[in-house]
Amino acid sequence: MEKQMNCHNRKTHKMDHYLEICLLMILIKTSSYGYDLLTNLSDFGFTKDELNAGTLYRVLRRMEEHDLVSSAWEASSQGPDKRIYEITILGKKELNDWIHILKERQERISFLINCYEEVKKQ
Amino acid sequence: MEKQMNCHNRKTHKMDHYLEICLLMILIKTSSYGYDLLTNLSDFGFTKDELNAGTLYRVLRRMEEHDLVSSAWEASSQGPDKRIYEITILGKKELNDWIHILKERQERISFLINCYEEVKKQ
DNA sequence: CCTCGCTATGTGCATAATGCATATAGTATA
DNA sequence: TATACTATATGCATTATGCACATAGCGAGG
Repeated sequence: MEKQMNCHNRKTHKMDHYLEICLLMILIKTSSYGYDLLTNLSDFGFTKDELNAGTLYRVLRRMEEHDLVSSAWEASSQGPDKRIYEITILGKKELNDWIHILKERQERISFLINCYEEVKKQ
Repeated sequence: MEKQMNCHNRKTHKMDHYLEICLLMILIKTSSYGYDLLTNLSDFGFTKDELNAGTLYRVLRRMEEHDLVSSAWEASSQGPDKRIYEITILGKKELNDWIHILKERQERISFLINCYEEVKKQ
């Protein structure tokens, strides 16, 4: 019973660095901050329960460590200050590299799906 | 320098449970064993350095724990015995579920790539 | 004034998937 | 008897991610 539940939960949309890639994609268009990015991510298929604020903030910090983004505090008249993230040159290069990986992922997935359709025919 | 190297290495094709899905796909066609599956996986885009035998065997055992496959030893006249894996009913159901996830992954990837092309235009 | 809710960022701990190195062992062949 | 190939497996570390919780500013309403 419990095993079944776990089995079901294990089927996620998880793809290596997917969140990071989405963030780079948003940030290449415009600079933004964590709390705002949380809402923008729904465009990329993130449901509310799929997205965790803690994870998001940690991913952003990791990206900054790797010099993919840079951040600066922005004072706010109403509410707490915001850490604004801006994509770097390296970040743009990184996104470009990821796009190539994504295209290969896409081919692999297509191959799998076609394979499955073939099997189903018989 | 070292950081750069890590950065580059992090860009993998890794997708959650991709190996498991490929194995289910092979095994739904025909039963097989670890060492043989190692070679068959090249069809699914696994390069030699991308595929690790230890990982493969461990994934197979995990799949058996979850009742997605069942195994039986087959004596060999030449070379060591083989553990033959066969897909189960639950395994077939699992593969079917994964296919749905893959289709959603595909849509998400397409969305990202289109997004990127749009940005590039400007 | 004080609490509640929203905005905003962050940490601690655990788990799950995977990689790398290594161990073990049977068989064939040179 | 040494080497190469077949075949399966474990130990340890790393990495990504999830869940729960902590912190703190600010505004509205009682």
